[in-house]
Amino acid sequence: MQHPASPLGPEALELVAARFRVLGESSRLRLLQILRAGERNVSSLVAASGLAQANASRHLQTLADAGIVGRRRDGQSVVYYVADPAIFELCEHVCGSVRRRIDAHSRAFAGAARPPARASRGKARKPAAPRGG
Amino acid sequence: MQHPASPLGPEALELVAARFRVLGESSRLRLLQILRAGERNVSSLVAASGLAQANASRHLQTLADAGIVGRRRDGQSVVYYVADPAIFELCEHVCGSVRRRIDAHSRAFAGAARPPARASRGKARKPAAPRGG
DNA sequence: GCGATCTATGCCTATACACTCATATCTGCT
DNA sequence: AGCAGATATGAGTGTATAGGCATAGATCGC
Repeated sequence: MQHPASPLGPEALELVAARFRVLGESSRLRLLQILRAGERNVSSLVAASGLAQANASRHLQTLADAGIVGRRRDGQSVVYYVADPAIFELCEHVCGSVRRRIDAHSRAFAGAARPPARASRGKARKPAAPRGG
Repeated sequence: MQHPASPLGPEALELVAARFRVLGESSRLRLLQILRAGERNVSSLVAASGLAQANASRHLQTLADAGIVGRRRDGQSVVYYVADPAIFELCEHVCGSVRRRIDAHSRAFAGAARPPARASRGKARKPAAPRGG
């Protein structure tokens, strides 16, 4: 990832992977989506996201540790805000890929009952496909 | 993620998150990095990546399910290739974020012994900081 | 068909982590 | 200080999945 001329070393790759993992959780994406419209304190985020307070707090911690959001005290509350807006470009990029992919599937089976991919977290691997007859 | 006007629903967010998760594994990034230089069969990928054959096969499966790589039989071998080159833009984008972040840390503590962030997979949370003293 | 080679997969263990509850910490108010 | 509201965190549970081993499945050459 980078110019073909200078491939990243294992450590750098792990850092990149770690950043992807931070975004690989819909709850965190949801929080980011909410924060995109403007900064908010935790209670407000909890209300808007439907997450439990403890859970939201941890996700916000993760996002903050990654430098994606920032925090600021405001009296009793803590206000979170997007610190790295470049994240949204990333998300839109991925959105595009996902859309393209879904589109391809739609074209292939117009509405057939088939899971889109195995990459989701569900444990739906392959049921038990006996390939050879 | 997307125009502020039309936020993604929970299901769409999960799809996006799933795609991020696929990239959130350094082994898979490594495979992609290798494939970037050109298509390769599994044995070659195994040799180049240092992964175990079974492991590499699974990662390739995951990448293929996500539509990021494609496969093609070539005699006894199976050749994998990058099917969605847009992935590399993504990776470079993230690379940039990571670099900026590391840079910020470097500026803050010029070489101090401190983990960069908690977003990595290590279980290094906070050692045991007694806050109120 | 039989063996050799390449790839995929079933099973297992270990680990990461999301989520919950209960509680600690922090801040402001009286 | 004592109380209340807001946020963070310790501990426990459940689940997803990476990685390893053994082996099944596929393909080629004989």
